[in-house]
Amino acid sequence: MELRNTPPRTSLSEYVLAVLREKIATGELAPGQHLREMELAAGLDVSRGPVRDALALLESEGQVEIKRHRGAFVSVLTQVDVEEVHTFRAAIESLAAERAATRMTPAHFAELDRVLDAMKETSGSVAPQEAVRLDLAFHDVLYDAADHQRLSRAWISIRSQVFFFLHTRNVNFPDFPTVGYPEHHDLRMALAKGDPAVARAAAEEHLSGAYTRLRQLELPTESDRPR
Amino acid sequence: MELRNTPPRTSLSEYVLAVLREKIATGELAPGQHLREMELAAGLDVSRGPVRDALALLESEGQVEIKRHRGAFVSVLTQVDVEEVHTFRAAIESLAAERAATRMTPAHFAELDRVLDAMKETSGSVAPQEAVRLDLAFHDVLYDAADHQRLSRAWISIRSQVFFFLHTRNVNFPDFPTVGYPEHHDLRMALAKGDPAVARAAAEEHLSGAYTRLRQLELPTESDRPR
DNA sequence: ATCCGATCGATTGCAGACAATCGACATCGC
DNA sequence: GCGATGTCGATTGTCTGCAATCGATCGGAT
Repeated sequence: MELRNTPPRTSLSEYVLAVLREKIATGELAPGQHLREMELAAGLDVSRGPVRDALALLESEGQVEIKRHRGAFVSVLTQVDVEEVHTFRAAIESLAAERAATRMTPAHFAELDRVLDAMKETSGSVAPQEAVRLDLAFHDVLYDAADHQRLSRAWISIRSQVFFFLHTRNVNFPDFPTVGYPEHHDLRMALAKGDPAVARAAAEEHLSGAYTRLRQLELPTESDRPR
Repeated sequence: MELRNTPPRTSLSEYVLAVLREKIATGELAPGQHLREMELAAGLDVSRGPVRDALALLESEGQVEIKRHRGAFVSVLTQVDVEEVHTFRAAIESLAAERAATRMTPAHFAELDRVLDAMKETSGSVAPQEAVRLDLAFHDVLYDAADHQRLSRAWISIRSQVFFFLHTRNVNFPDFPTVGYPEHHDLRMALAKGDPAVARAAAEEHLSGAYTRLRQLELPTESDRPR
């Protein structure tokens, strides 16, 4: 029962949402775990209201499953989910790349290059978390440049799951830092051409590579899903 | 303060959500209108809680905009939104068609044909609402056959807006009933071929036609958006 | 007359209490 | 022994009250 050091410039719901997203993405809240509203509320020193709001949003993103009168459970992600997330992401990110190709501003390119430099420097030795953060930061810029609210929303809705998959993979196969830079660099150069078709193709290529690596993961099968 | 005739077999939140979706889609709640929690709660004879839940979800779908301490406002859809919804829908529905091509069951085809028959029969004279309902019902089957949770969620998140656009257009240009049947019939035949590439192409063709018709709509411009 | 600031009302954000519902366990009947 | 059934505890669904915050309005100064 201590004061939060961050005076809520933002609503408590968003605060709770951010914390839960983080804890689920890093696995601190394990898949299948039962999330009790009162426990969470007590732990974060808020009431159940904001916690409920956050959980409801997480459910709409598929991060948790809410069963009536039973509570929220962290979604158990299976090989099927890897495939779903990948195909879905390919669909929306192709479009994002297409649009970004003709909408990228100098500021966007500067930000991309900043991220790329960081990838290059940390190549070889970097905490998995940080590598994933850079990866996602790159794609965040892409969606921002696409200037498409619904696309951005869709990206946000799978972003944490992409984080989870990449993170899990990097922990098990720490080769990402070496392949991360060149692949993203290629995509950046394609975007610079300003041709939607070229950008789309590059995005599809990039995601295809990422998916190939992700398939190495050993995840629960569909039958392990809690009923 | 009278009893609801529907005993809540489902949670009140979902009940409120369904009602609000309907009222927004049909325009009973006008774009830009200020939605006060207490008013809605009183009107639906529930407390503010479920109303809050429903509004939060609608915001995540872009149906309403929530401003801190000011309340929820029905989103003002502009020409930009027509374009966003169209491009987004094209992205996800192409994927849905691709997947459905190899996953359609006899039951799915039967359902499609049922909808198509209804379209054929009502051709020429039918209430705009009903025409749109059939249109969406057709695509609902498509997403169901695609068997992809995240795709379905994405579809649901823009479904009401598609409804709104189609409905508005049909009221102004009542030619849909005549073009609706053949276009959907084409798509159905393409799906029957069982080839993902063919199905994707047909879906893109279909959506392209729909977008062309939608562009005739006169909608508010971006500058009319409430600040 | 216009611009700026303080006050006020309206509305939401959050908290806590009560009631409905679900699953688990024990008990009963076969 | 096994299955069905009733009861109970735990947890969420819903409701109401209070306080924080925002925008509007009014008043004053320039």
